[in-house]
Amino acid sequence: MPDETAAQALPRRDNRRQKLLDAAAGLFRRHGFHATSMRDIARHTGMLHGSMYYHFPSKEELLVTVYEEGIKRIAAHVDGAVERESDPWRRLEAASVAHLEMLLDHSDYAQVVIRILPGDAENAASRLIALRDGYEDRFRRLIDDLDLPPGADRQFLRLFLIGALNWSQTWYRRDGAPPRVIARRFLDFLRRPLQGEEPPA
Amino acid sequence: MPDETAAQALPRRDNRRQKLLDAAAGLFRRHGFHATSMRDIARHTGMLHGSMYYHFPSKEELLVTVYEEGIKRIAAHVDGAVERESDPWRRLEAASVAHLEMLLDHSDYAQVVIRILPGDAENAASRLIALRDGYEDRFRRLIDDLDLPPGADRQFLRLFLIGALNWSQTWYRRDGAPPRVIARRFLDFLRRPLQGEEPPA
DNA sequence: TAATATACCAAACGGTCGTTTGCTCGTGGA
DNA sequence: TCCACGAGCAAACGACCGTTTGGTATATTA
Repeated sequence: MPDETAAQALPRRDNRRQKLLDAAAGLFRRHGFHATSMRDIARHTGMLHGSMYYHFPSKEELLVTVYEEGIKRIAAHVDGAVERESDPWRRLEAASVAHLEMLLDHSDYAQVVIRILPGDAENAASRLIALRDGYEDRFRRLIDDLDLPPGADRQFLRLFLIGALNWSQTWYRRDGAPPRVIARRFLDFLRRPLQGEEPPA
Repeated sequence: MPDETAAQALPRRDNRRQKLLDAAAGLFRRHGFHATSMRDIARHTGMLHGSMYYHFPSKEELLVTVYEEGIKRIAAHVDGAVERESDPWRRLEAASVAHLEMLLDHSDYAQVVIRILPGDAENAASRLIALRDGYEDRFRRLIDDLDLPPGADRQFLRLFLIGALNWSQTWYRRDGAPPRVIARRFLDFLRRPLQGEEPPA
């Protein structure tokens, strides 16, 4: 592990920490945490497995780092998309589209956040939960800004929408509807009444 | 393994096959497939781990049996609930409530169906997927019976609803809203418009 | 009651797991 | 130019993994 007490301790340019993280993210998302061994990750990195312990003290800490990076990347993409809109519903839609894009297409790191249950890493579970909660606060705020009928349950609306979005990872196919379309369809269900009269013009 | 070729081969009354399945269901749902070892399951059954191979030829086949039982139990509960209603929306609501009850409260077997990804058991994945698809056909039919505005996408409606319901396993707490309430709230979002005018009286 | 299959025990199999340790080499800063 | 340290190699650790095998007591059936 890099020594933080020494006067200077700059990382070298040729180190494979990033490659290692990329390999871990890819394998964790494809096979899950327990079905991925440190040896698998090392092989995909081009390292011997013992060497990874120079960069991370344990498999769980490696997961935490991947998870943090995943959260960072989703958040950045979502925040960027939201900023470009001003209407509350369009902001929520932009967030949903961006969320789905990361989750389904763009990033192994992001997919790890959804695929791996915090409980899989016993000693880091609370940290993973806190990371996810922190991220999801964005949706809470976006939904707070919505102009809803009195009595509408905003908490359940958030759980409903995020749940449907996240679960799409289990049925999404690259040759089907793209993330953008999925997210918009989902939001349309919320905006427009399905029961009763005519659809709005 | 029981010999199927012999003239008669009835199971004995004192065998622990059912106890074994119960233990497996409980551990699979709590820790996942790969984090649960055959030795864990044996210990919770009161058996030596080698003995389980009399009942099941492999860990994956054990999972398949638990999974099948889970599907059976959810389906039975849902079908029973749907039968008691005639209005299409109320039938869908009854199905959603029953689905959630099994998934969140009633049955380890049912929870395994949602918690375990088919890909976790490589050699049985296609069978697990087929089981899940067969079950979800119920929702497709229930949604087909709905009287919806023209152009409403029924496939996405199903994915939206089932996704939100299934994902609730990740945030559900026993001291929060019960499954019945959750399912009804979710359906209300679909029936009532959130954008625009007043809520219906 | 004798025969037979059931349901399990006891022990071992080869392999893989996450992790640790001692060592080495090349690089970048002084 | 020297040297400290970043970065990784090579090998081993004990523990645990899923599975197999040979044997056996017990319940059921004939």
